[in-house]
Amino acid sequence: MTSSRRALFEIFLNTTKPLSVAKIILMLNDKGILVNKTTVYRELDFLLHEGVVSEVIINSGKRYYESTELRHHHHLICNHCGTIRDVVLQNDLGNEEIKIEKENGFKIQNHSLEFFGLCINCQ
Amino acid sequence: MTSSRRALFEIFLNTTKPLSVAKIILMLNDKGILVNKTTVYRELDFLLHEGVVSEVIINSGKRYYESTELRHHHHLICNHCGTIRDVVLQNDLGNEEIKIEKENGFKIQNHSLEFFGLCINCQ
DNA sequence: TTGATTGCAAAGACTTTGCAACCGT
DNA sequence: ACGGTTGCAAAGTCTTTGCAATCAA
Repeated sequence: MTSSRRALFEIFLNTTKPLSVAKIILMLNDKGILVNKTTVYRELDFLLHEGVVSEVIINSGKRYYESTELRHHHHLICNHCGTIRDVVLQNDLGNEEIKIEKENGFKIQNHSLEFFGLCINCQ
Repeated sequence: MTSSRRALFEIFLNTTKPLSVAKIILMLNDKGILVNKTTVYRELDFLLHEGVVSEVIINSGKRYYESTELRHHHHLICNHCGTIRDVVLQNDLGNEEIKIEKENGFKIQNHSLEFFGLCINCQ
């Protein structure tokens, strides 16, 4: 457990927003921790495999990371200012998934759902 | 309307699967049309803005393109072999979207939903 | 001491851009 | 002839890899 790993952990514990690699590096720098981007990529790999963080890929294929500790949720992404906000579905596609599994013989392991549109400030 | 554009149109008319740029180039080559990848990127840009195709971004940020003529649908993506299959939801999140708009003051314009898991062959 | 972790530089995959040549109308 | 379209090479962005140096336990 090195200092960068500890710091990364902390960041994910205290942030609910999906973070890009560039943003993570900035946040580490703000904490006085100077890390190479390679290290961040490797740490993220590690945390992904450990199941500590999950990858979210939004519009145009940009990758973001967020803690898996967060309640299962989806994202509202503003097409204008790019802000990402969490949203929790009442009935999280459970019924749909059962139906899909039956009808397609496909075993669903997870899903990704994002809503795009205009946030309250950009409408 | 040049021959490459015509050929690209045809490809999207006759394919229901999301296609990667590399795959599109191969398909064009099979038709005897040799195009530079730059041209394909530019044509896709054009078709995106015309609303003829839409971009789908799946696992790991890879970009795929498909005709917008297809009925609104989502994708089943096999975590093992990578195969992508279309799926249509009975009630396409309409109710959820209304609820989200009310509760968050967010104006939804579109959404993207993919299910990841194991296809019938890979289970 | 030992294996895991790090930085750096280089390589890779994919996408975009500048520019001169080319094509369709 | 004209504007849009093309190919090529180069540049850009983001991510991964090899290797030697370093660190934590």
